[in-house]
Amino acid sequence: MSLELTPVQTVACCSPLTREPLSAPEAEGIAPLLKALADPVRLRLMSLVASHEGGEACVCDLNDAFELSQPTISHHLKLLHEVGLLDREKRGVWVYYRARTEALTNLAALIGGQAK
Amino acid sequence: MSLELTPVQTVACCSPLTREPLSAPEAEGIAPLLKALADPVRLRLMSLVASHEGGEACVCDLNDAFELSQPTISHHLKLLHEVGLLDREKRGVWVYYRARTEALTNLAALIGGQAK
DNA sequence: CCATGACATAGATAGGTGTGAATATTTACA
DNA sequence: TGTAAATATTCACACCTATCTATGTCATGG
Repeated sequence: MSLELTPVQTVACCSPLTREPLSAPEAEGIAPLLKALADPVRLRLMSLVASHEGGEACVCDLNDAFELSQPTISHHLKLLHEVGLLDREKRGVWVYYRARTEALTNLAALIGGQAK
Repeated sequence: MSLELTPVQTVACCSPLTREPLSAPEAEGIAPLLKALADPVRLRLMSLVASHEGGEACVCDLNDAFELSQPTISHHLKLLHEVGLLDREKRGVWVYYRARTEALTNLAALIGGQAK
């Protein structure tokens, strides 16, 4: 087991941006999360998965929503999975991605949160 | 007056990510905002400015917080200003940046918001 | 009017990123 | 076993970006 934290694990432990200056290590832990979201395709992917019924969607559904090659979608999904924004589950031939809503909630609290 | 909206103007008009799928134009409007935040230096700059007394800070203060050249900091500040996250005001020789907290609030609502 | 200090801009460069084509892997099923 | 379908991986490439150095602009004080 590694001591490395995924960005999603890092984000939960900081007071909001506007409360006190973010330390350099904190900032470097959080930036990858924002980077993962900071792409139109990945934003839509997150939104598609999160708003999909059951909170999950299979790759086949997602591919159809874009005019991009299947490997490109797969690449973006992998990125979102690696930072901890999407969970992955293989069921038969299909792979289902599920949004980690508590990760989004934590991130939102960090960006716009008022309280400690 | 242009019809182009800054990312900050775009973000205020969408329901949360998890509520319904983001449209492609919406996603392309919002991504630049996240991109602007998705850098450790800019995250710390935003945090420094937002948490500074009076909600503003002059560039001289900010430069000292990093081991980066002054032009590099200036570059990052410009980026944050262009997307609408920072306001800029010149007073004498000094330039003061001020965080647009309502922009952060809107962005947070979009990412982690539960309600419409 | 000139020198100095605060900040911005321009140009250059190394490294990162989004994309597609080709290919591999894995599962289901005949 | 072998074929087809769903998804991932590899490789290559054009474009973007974070940074620095050098230089420019602008306001202040002598």
